[in-house]
Amino acid sequence: MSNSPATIEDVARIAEVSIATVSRAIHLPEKVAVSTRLKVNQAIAITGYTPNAMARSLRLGKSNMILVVAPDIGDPNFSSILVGLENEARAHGYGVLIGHTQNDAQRGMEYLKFFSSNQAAGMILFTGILPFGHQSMTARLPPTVGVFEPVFNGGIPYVGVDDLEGARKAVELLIAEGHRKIAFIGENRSRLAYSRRRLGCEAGLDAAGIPATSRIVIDGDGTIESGRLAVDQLFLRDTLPTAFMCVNDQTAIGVMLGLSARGYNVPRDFSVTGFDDVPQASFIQPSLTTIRQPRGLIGKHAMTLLLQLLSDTQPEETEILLRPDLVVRNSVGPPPRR
Amino acid sequence: MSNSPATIEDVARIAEVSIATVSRAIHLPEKVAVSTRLKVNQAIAITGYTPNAMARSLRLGKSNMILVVAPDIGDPNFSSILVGLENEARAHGYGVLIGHTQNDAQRGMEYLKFFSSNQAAGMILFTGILPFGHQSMTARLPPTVGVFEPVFNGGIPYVGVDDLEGARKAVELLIAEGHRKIAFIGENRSRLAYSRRRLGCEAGLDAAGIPATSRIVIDGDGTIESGRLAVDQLFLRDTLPTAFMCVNDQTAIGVMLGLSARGYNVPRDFSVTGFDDVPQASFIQPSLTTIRQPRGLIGKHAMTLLLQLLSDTQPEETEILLRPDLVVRNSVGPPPRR
DNA sequence: AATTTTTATGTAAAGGTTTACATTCGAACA
DNA sequence: TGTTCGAATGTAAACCTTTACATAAAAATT
Repeated sequence: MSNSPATIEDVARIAEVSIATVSRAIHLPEKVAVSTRLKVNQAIAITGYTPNAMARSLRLGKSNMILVVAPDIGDPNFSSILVGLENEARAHGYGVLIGHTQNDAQRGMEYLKFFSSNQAAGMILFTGILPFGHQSMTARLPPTVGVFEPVFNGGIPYVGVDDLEGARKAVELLIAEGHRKIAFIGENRSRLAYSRRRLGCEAGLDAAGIPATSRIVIDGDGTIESGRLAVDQLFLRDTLPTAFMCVNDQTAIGVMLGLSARGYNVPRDFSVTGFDDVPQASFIQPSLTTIRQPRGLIGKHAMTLLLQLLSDTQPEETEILLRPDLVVRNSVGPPPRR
Repeated sequence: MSNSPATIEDVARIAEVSIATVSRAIHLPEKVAVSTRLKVNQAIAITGYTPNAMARSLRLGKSNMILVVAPDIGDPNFSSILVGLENEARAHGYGVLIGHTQNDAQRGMEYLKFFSSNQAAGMILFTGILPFGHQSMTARLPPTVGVFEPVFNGGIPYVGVDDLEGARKAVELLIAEGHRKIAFIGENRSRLAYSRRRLGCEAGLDAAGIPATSRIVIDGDGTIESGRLAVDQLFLRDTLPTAFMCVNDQTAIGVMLGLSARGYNVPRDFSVTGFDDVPQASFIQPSLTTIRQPRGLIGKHAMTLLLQLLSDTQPEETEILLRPDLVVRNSVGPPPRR
């Protein structure tokens, strides 16, 4: 055994064939005689040969790696979507790499180079915005699928949950419990998913005939902190809601912490709903009533879509919306009698 | 602008020099005449040329990518360590890729191929065990540094927190509050970090002269569920502890949920400490007294160590232990008078 | 038996770099 | 003026694959 990794040439020498035959024995086994195939396989076993992926993609002009670009690896939604992506990619002979951008356009640009070097064949975007600053590069965008959050620049296929329907389910629960004064926490115009949730909320309120005058909307950015802040902001007003419909679970957790800090009890004094069903949602006290994202499925579908794109099959759908489910826990009750 | 990415040849043609000169203008600018350098730079700007990383590492026999291997991307400790790793790598011209193994040896093996193909130069292991099943490959292990948890196979440099000292600080706080009957939750022989924390706990109890007879140890695997289970297990015994020293924050959260489910109040009825200071620790009610991991620093030091390994500098240290800090919050109080 | 078809294998080029070595040219030296 | 030296640049090989094309051998056809 030499110290540097075995090449196809080492295999060829031991198997006493040409390197072309070795390559064929690997990639088109039916084109090579059974006896030769055997010799080659033995030689491969002896040398411990694994093809050099770089030389391969240099020659082929493409790789079998998919880059998953995430601004924040710590997002509690990320890991289980990733698992869905990975399983599907694997089943089709692709590997998955993760690029972490920390919302830094510079860093995003670096990952873009992956595609001109064929280090990656396609990209999954776990973020509502393109990770590279200038649009100028957009023309040369590699095959891309957005996931979890619709991508702002139009035209990029997207797989996620039906935000409208999910939000509607949440607000309908609150209405059914008797709430009439419902605050929507986490409005954000630069996040398409959040806008849609807002719309779903409005639709539910409209359908119940709840007048626009009794609606409250507070801005936010989806962080725990923004939920806390929203509570502070609301307590400066003259009228308080009886329920908080939050744009995501993080915000809802912030709201509950804010209420708890003020000495209120959820769900006795106020009801709270979230969106996403992150792992924390079931652990926090009280456990959070929320809308479940089918994260594994989202990953699976997104990868399927991307692989279609890669094989030049024009996919029929450009946006796949999965069904969100309401998860009833303990953060919602009837409004207090005042 | 052509549709396929510009190569060094395109640049050479426009600058009216040879490709060798272009390459030198990029990598050894002082070896090329100022006027030529200028022409080359212009040509690069015109074509938008970026070197093909695959061809480059094929030729050089090495890449400037570091692979970070993690069994579980969702680990709340992971993302901030990663940021430390990334920043340091970046400052030295290296990029970072993340490989997700899901504790699957097969998958780990796949990432191992990265090194024989020079797709990555070195590896950071965010796990106490080598990600590949058989030891047979160990001989050819790429430059590797373990992080957060010591690697089981000896000889792999490691950067983490001083578990012994951290555990000792936690147990000393409990003792200072008056606790004498302290249970250690999460003993686990296959996790080196956990074993060390256990030892630190023992050391603290020994130093305080607390007899071995009043010590309780419960096994666990560091999950929330294992914390819950430990509580159930303890309540079957005849004597209960007054304090739970948990091997990590997840376990501590599980313990608090278990106690809360039984109607007990923390810290009035029982005290609880964690280890790691994950983000959740400050949000849970009551907020968790724990030991802080300097995660950013750990990442930074680990990458420094790896880069030393890569430049053939034999690093002096093979294990860097950082100082853990006690973070006092609300989950610890004096034991109840019975 | 001579010809054609099929099957199995080999030869060599290409993909985009880097770099040892060769070449050219002007400056400095005798 | 002829020689030597150094600087700047160019030529071509190497890194490891895959694959079009060529060749050789075997099988099928006449």
